[in-house]
Amino acid sequence: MSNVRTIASRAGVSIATVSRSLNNHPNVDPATRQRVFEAAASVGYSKANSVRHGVSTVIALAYPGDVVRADYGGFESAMLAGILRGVNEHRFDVCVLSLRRDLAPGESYARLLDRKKIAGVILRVFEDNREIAEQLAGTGLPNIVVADRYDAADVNYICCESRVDSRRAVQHLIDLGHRRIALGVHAVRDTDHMDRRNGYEDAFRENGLPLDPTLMHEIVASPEGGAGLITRLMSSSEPPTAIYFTDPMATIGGLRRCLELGIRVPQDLSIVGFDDSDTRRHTYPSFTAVVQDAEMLGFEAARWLTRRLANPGDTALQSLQVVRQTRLEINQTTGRPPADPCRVLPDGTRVQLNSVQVMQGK
Amino acid sequence: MSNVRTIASRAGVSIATVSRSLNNHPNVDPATRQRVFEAAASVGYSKANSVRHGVSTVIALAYPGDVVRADYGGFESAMLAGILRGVNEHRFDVCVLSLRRDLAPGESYARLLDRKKIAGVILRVFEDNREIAEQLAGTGLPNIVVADRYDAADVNYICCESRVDSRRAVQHLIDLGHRRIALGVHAVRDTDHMDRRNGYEDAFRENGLPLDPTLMHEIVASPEGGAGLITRLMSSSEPPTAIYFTDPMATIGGLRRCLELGIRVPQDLSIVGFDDSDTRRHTYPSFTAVVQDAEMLGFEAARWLTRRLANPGDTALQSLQVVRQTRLEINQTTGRPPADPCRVLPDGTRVQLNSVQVMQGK
DNA sequence: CTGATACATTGGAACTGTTCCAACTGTTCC
DNA sequence: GGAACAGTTGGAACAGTTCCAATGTATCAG
Repeated sequence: MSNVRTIASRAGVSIATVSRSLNNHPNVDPATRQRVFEAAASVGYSKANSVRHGVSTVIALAYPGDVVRADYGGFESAMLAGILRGVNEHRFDVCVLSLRRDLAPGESYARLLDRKKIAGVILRVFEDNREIAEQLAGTGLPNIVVADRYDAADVNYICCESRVDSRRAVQHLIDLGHRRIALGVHAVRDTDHMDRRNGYEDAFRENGLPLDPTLMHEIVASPEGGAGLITRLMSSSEPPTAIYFTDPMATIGGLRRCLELGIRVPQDLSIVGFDDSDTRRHTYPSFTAVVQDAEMLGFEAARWLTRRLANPGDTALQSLQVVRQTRLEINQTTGRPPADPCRVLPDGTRVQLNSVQVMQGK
Repeated sequence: MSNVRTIASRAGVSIATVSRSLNNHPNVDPATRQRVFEAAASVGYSKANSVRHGVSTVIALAYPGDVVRADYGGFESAMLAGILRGVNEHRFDVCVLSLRRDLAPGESYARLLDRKKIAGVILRVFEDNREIAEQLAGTGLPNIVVADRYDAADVNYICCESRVDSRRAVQHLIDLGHRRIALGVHAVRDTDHMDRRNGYEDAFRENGLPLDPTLMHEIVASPEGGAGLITRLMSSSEPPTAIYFTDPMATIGGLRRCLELGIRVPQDLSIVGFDDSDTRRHTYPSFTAVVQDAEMLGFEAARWLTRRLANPGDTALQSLQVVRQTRLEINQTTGRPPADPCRVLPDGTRVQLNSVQVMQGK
């Protein structure tokens, strides 16, 4: 089998140098380290699986760069809760890692994770880090991407498809009579972003309605982003009668701004939001939402990964590519468009659109 | 030094048996395992610090039983974000553990953590698990409790004191003219619970006001708990004019129920809530709150623990007992008591208290 | 009661990865 | 030119895990 002695003879160095190289110690010549890395890769060496040294029962939740900042929307914490539940079956532990922080020069991600004795990894990647998943896919380290999807056949993933329900959400608004329907889409270029934008456009296309670029806005996925868009759109000369926010926090901020400005929801403006957990039930009114179950995504990813690690021979567990569906939940923020649409200025002043009548807001 | 050979000769068994015992393998006689545990304890054995086998750079965030369920209030996820930031200085990793899940019969918590090669631990304990912290304090395993405090001198902790600000919050209500001030306190018997209850009682005592048991309620720390208390109190024959919720989620639920029932906040009812992160700014209106910075608690705990591990000789880092203060933030949910107090029935019907006049809610 | 069988428990030995320490190399400085 | 030094490397010692064979114990059929 492959061990440090094998690698040493292949690379033409001592076992001490192999150990130092693999553990990222100082005082190893970079060229030597490179030779060791190559020798280790050529024999498929894995420390975490080293039989004689305690097989690792730790999986990682790995973020490319800085680990989760404040997680207002609750996606990360709901997913983590799911992961922690999913590892119980085979009693694995979960380690939260930042890949970029500890990557040594010339080191591959697989080697970094092996150095930390991680048996498998749940990857949380973003638009500019998709190559991490593709790089790991080629190695022997079991891994799965959560909440993103890939065309490559060798990348494992579990995600939610939100295009269909985004289309349904907008169709729901069209059915209620809305025509001026705005989009507030989060400005992260991932599959989620594209799904929701595409779903919005699908609904317009299917109903023969023209897309209006002045109604489609990229915003920061935060309460401030949602609030800002409400203020901007509702004070414009031709405000929308409905809006679809593709992010929970933007939805909360938008709804809150409506209450501040005296915009009645849904009498003056209908809102469809997005939810990763239970946020929609904590606002007043409860918001109609496209709902994604982040806890389930984490749970299924962790259960598959740990089952695969516990049953290395089971071919049925070799790969996983799962696309779950979101669901559309109709709550209290969607209704018929107003008979007498109005603008609402940033100070709360209502401007009737079909007359010169002006009255003080709320 | 202490190693498996030392333990083996002390316990009168082979090194193989020592290894099996310490790693919780099956097929070891319980009595033998017990002898090994005792021998290991008597020589102060630690695998995580075993020099010849790679010093561990993993700390654990340990929960006594099931790890965090859904973390709506955001305390756990804010704290975790702080921990992940706090370990960066010395490049430690964080593993999330459930202590009870993996504890073998007869095994101590220190041994369990050592078996998992955990160098230090941040403990999240609850009312019925305080003995875990006390047990760990006596061992060589560096540890710190977050968000709870102890009289014992050998327990490290970092927490927030909320009694003073709870008193201030109620004083703020009294200053505004309120006298019938209700308390909705979460039903977990920890120091937080006692702090907030005591602060409430302090304010009453200092102002010579009698405590009214019918206004003091233990509730579940959830939106439903808060909503239920609003419904119950506001429909009673003598409703309060203000209420202090000691938990973020109860506050959100209570505020939401007020909007549902047409209870105007703060015109009909003043609300002081509690916040662990930024929740108070996401509701409408923003709620006045006693604020605790969970992210900071996690950050400081992790930074101290990893500094201590990185500098074993530094006596200044040997122990830490820190009590931070919450702060009182006045926002939009507190005002003068209503001139014409009213009851609001569960269906939203308003009942004027000083007359027989009845009108439909909202 | 006896022998066969299965099972649990244990120790010796082999094995794996890490680190200490000494040696070697090339460079700098006097 | 030689001493001092830093960087790099290998041999050997070491620590912890597991394989495998041996031993002890319980069960059960005859």
